[in-house]
Amino acid sequence: MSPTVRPPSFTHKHNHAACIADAIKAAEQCCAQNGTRFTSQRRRVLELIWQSHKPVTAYSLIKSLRKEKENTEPPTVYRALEFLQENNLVHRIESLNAFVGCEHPEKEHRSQFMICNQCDQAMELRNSRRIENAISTEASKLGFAISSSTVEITGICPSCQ
Amino acid sequence: MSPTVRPPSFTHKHNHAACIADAIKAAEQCCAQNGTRFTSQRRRVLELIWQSHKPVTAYSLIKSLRKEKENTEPPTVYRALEFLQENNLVHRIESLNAFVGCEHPEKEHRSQFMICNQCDQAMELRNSRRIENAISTEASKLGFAISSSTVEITGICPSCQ
DNA sequence: AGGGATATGTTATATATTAACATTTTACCA
DNA sequence: TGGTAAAATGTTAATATATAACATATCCCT
Ligand SMILES: [Zn+2]
Ligand SMILES: [Zn+2]
Ligand SMILES: [Zn+2]
Ligand SMILES: [Zn+2]
Repeated sequence: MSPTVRPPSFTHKHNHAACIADAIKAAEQCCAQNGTRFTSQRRRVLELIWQSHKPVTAYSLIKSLRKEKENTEPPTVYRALEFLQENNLVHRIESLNAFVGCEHPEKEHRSQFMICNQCDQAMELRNSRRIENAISTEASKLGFAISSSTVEITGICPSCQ
Repeated sequence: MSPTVRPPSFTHKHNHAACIADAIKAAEQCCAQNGTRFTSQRRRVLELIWQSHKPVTAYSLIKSLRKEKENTEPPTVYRALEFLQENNLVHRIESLNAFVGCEHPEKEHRSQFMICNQCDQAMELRNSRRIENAISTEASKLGFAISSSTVEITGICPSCQ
């Protein structure tokens, strides 16, 4: 069964509770399939990341967690983030030193982001073969063998214009 | 007069002294044209960045400068880097928190980098209209107004294969 | 239940960046 | 040519981001 079709994340008014619920359910499924453990800490960090579509820094996660449990130290969050990244559940936004939930975590994939300077939301492109092909073509012209890519576009999103 | 045609920077053996000399000369011209001051500190930082095609961190620059002058503090380097960035003489590699000399500083431009995991060199693509067009097309399809872009590809460069 | 692998706790440190204010140097003009 | 405002640099301190190293707890399998 394919996931519910939902408006793109830049649509400011949408049923965001459904975004969160879907993300958590998808994470459970991914981890079950990968044979990795979706512990309560990892779940909590993922939930916090999904509170919005704005990338959040590791330290803002630490602050949030400290409201629930004092003495939350950096490694707690960084380990959870490492796990979530390895399991394709979150992406790191390099230009912000921040993290955002993956909007289609079904399998490993390259990602491209559009990040709004106004509302701070990051939208992950779905199936942007156009950009991936352009990069692949350019790389093969040069004889460069790609292993990963970072594509982060900033500007103003449609809802903010 | 157009600049000398030189092998791409990933070619491991090339006359790198010429890279440095060209970069400094271009910087002088850019600053003269912009009416900005290419002071000795800024020149020294740019020279250090151009010691190789590997992006260098701010702290490695501080360490280098301290060999020449003790008490070199972070703001010294960060200010020079800020100036060099504003004048399109260096680029920041977001995924590395590091800086690399711009290979075609003639005018403001978007940049795309291929970064080798083996030799650590970063090559700036010249005139990659293909990638820029793909990004522009994708953005306009979504109604997103671009203000800047970060494209950083990692992998293995031709010389390292 | 035993024992290795995995996850978490804890302390400390490394790395990266910026704020704020003091002093010096430069460019420009009266 | 001296005066002066802007720009650049010096200096101290704080903040932000990330990892190392080792201890303890928990889980999974037999
Ligand atoms: Zn949502
Ligand atoms: Zn927006
Ligand atoms: Zn060179
Ligand atoms: Zn290489």
